[in-house]
Amino acid sequence: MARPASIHPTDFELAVLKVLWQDSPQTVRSIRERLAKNGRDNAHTSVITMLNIMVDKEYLDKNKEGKSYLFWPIVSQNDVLQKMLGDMVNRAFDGSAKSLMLNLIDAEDIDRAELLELRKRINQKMKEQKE
Amino acid sequence: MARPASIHPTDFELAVLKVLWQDSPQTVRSIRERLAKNGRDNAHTSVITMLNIMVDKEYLDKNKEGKSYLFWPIVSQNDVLQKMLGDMVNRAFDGSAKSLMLNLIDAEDIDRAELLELRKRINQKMKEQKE
DNA sequence: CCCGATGTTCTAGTAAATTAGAAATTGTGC
DNA sequence: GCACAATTTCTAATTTACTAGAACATCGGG
Repeated sequence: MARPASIHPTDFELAVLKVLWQDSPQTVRSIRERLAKNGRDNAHTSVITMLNIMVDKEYLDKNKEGKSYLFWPIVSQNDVLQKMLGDMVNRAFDGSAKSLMLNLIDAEDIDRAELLELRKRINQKMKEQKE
Repeated sequence: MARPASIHPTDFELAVLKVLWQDSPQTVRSIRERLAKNGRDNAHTSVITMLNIMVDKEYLDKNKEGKSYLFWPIVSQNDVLQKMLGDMVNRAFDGSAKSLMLNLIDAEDIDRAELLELRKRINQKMKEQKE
């Protein structure tokens, strides 16, 4: 019993993944620096610990290069975000992607160009459904 | 240091809130029954513990009625979902509600009627922006 | 008035998530 | 080959989230 492990990357893990999706493989040192730039200023050893946990969870893989390790993601950004979103739709919006989006359209700042892009994609999807 | 408290309702807390948003106030007994129907079959005392934690966190309030307590939410469904979404947009999609939605349109099943509704709301929002 | 059913409070334990120091390891320049 | 600088491993502590039993309180009926 007790709290079950999260089925998604945690906050910290997502922050690491974002760094590595942008550029990989990277050393601990370099990952740490980038995390610091994003406001996560951890000790070197803390970062190593987290990275190794992420290797265990099969979010990352690593390989020794000289005396240090290089890390890279083995999950795609798209897969992870899609799963996080799908889970959110189910948990918070009872499975309705539509109601999540309506909520978002109302609440968030979205400029004209972006709205046009969204509309375009919706039209496209409607076309696909006809076939 | 160590893990910070979640800024949003946890999974369990959201499940409780959903029960109470649907109908409130409710007794522990009745909340417990509804949670069980949703696949969360906890001991009566576990439910009480969680409810009291949620009162501490100011998600709920309670009042004694006879020998038992009645609980009800003091946060609105809209506020909570909006905040959860906003946080997701920031954490996972670098602040772009658009890219979250594009992702969703591609990945999730959305039927024709829903797509029409979304398009309508987008048009409406574009109109508002002009003014 | 006391017994039983129902309800709450108190206490406590576990696993996940996060943090990081001390100790051990290892490559490199001299 | 040895100092030393960089790096990793090992260990452990802390907080949140979750779970629930044992003990205590309380209301209604006989």
